[in-house]
Amino acid sequence: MPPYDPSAYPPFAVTVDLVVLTVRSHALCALAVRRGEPPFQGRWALPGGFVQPDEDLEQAAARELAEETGLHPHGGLADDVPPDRTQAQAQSQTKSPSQPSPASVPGAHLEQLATYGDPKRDPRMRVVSVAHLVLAPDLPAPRPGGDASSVRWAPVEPLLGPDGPSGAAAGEPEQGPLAFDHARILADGVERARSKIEYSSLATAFCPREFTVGELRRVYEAVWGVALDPRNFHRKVTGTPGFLVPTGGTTTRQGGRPAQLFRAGGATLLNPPMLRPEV
Amino acid sequence: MPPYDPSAYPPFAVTVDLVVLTVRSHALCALAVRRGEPPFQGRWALPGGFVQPDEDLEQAAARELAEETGLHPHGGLADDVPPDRTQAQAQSQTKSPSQPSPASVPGAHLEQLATYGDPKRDPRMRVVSVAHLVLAPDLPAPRPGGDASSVRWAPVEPLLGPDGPSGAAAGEPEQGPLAFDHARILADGVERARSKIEYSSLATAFCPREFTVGELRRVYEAVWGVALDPRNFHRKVTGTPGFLVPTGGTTTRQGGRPAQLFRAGGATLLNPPMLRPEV
DNA sequence: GATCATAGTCGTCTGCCTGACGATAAACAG
DNA sequence: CTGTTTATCGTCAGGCAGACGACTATGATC
Repeated sequence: MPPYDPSAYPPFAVTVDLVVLTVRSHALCALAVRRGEPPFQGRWALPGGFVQPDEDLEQAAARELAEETGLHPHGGLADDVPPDRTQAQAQSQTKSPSQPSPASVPGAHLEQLATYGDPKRDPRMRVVSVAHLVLAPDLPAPRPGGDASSVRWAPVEPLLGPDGPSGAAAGEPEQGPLAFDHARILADGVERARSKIEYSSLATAFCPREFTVGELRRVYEAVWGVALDPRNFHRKVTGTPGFLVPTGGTTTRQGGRPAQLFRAGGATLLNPPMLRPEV
Repeated sequence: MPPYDPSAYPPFAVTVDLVVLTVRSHALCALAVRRGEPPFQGRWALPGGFVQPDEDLEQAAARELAEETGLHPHGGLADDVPPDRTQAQAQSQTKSPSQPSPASVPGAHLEQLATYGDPKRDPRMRVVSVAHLVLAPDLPAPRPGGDASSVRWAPVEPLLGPDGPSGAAAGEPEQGPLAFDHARILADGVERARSKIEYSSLATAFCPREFTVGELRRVYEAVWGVALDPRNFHRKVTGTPGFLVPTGGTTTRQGGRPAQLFRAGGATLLNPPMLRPEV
């Protein structure tokens, strides 16, 4: 480490950007805000903002999340599994609590994603952005808080396409791709989520506190974009110790035969992981 | 994103820290430098330094790596697998090239690990450090380059223990645990490496260009700290398409019967992953 | 109320993969 | 030549996943 003069280090701005994912009506959706000012005025972007001088990166992410969605982080820290395993394979039920520890928003999951620091990623100045990933259950409509002129849940598929968000209702102005390098960040976040639900129990973060096996299956189907066999899925999730705990109740909100209700169990890692079907 | 006054953002210093891992004499070792000045003067630390105003984060990491070890990054970009999968499970042979793309040092692997930004992590000023992970073959002794007063390969086990590095030769002054939050960063890097060799072919980054199945097995054994069955290991790695390509040559450098030499194949993800034995 | 459609849940069967471990092969040291 | 070391091939049993049949319990429809 170079000997350094505290007054001579190159100054950077540090921000947090959020990839907030949820599953609504069978589709994986991300929270997007419309930029009210240049650069990229009028374009959709990921929510985010500056890290304050006295706050940790994760605190900053939680604060921005609260500002955008009204979700308030509170307690309930959970051990994380080491980042970077697009697809890894669970070993034990609980691994060492390493990695920048994730915080817990009521029913949501927050973890650091990656950091983006291309010198030209923001035309105004040198900005290094620490992206965070949030997995949340289907929330009521986001309230445009803070400074975003509008906020929406956008299906990720069109957002990831090279042509920008095309999910706008007819007549709504189309804004082109996401601002800055946010398409890249979103893609990384989505890929992280897709791989992480394979070997962890994180898919439950997309579900309400009590949910059925079928609802959990629909989460997997939406995130992976595939159809899963209900019978094999049922066998798998109910047979993995610690994944689900029955609450005793049943529900019929999905129609058909009443289904058992479950809550997320204590296990964070799924030993034989869920297998994502080929292609 | 808050409307922001470019002259009023909170200023940060941004650094890169490196977790450089290798396998030497059956042990997983990390590169450590001794700090020549306060704070933590005389203590061991991870190599690192400031990101320059015009360079990307990965460039900065590669530059620091070159300064510390003489390894010069050059070409050969490889697709990465999404970070954050302490243990995930490989699906396809090649996934979408997402994530901050890793660069390739001759025979070494570089990827972003995580970012550490606790306001108090550096007593002097607000420093956000983007840690990177490097996996390298057993290198010749590191040459103390740059400004470190000394550099060494330290076995990670003692470094991770709560008592600091105790691998010092008898009589050598003991320096206590790693400086700053580097023990945490190292632990995260080691865990990342341990999990990543499960589902990717990255273990070959610890091997010379040509290696035997036995040498590769010893890498797994050193990184995981377990003994593996040579017969099952051989069946597994030779049976995974794209993992290893025979060069035709053989060697007897390990003693015993001559072993076939292999080079790393094109596959980056191992579909049925290598299984880390229980505990 | 009978019938249909929709979901949920339990089982069976087969193939693949892994862990355990026997056996053989090819070098080197004495 | 014998013992030691490492590599490599084979066998066998158990576990798990994919494919799919069958049955159950609701609400909707006629």
